[in-house]
Amino acid sequence: MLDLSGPVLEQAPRLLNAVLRHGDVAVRLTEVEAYDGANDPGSHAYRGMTRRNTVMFGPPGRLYCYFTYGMHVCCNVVCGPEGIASAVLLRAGEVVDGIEVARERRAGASDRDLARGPARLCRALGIGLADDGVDLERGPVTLTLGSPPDDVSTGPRVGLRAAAERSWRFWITGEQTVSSYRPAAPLRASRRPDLSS
DNA sequence: CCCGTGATTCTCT
DNA sequence: GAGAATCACGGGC
Repeated sequence: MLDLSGPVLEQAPRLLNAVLRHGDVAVRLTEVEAYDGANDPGSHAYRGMTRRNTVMFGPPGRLYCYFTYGMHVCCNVVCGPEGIASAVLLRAGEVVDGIEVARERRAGASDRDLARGPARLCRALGIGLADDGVDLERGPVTLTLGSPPDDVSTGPRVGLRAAAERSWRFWITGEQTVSSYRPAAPLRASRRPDLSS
């Protein structure tokens, strides 16, 4: 029984070493990031429910998938009590089964890079927008929790402007498959004139 | 370093 | 409704 109904900051590290499977390909998760719905300016759910983020407001244990930058799909596991809209972004992992299929999907990538990065992870697993809302106990995408890692590191989330000070990124210390840290791009000059000075 | 790429959302009519 | 900014990224140089 997959119970992820506790506070998201407690659930996120529990997902390390968990195995996400879709068909023949399975990935052991090595890096995740927490997003805390109502209290978190970095969360897709911060401004309330929209068509995109509806799944976040539903029960825990479902997959929330979204499309970004015109070409990438990323996925999260919904955590916390229903209605709180918290989720954990799956940032990276190690392919532990179906590596031949994963290599085809990620042609040109080294084995280490197959699922190193949130969009790469979805690509390697063949996860798309059609999988938004999937119940991870029923499939077709499934999640199986693993044994807690020996050592967990934490740090700032990657690529966010909002709430960059929160250390809500968790990874298994020393893992080669953890994605490289990249701070958010600086805000471009506003189109509106600044009248304050 | 730079930039493709297009859905989503915000803001103003 | 239209126009604009944004974006939880990745690949190429």
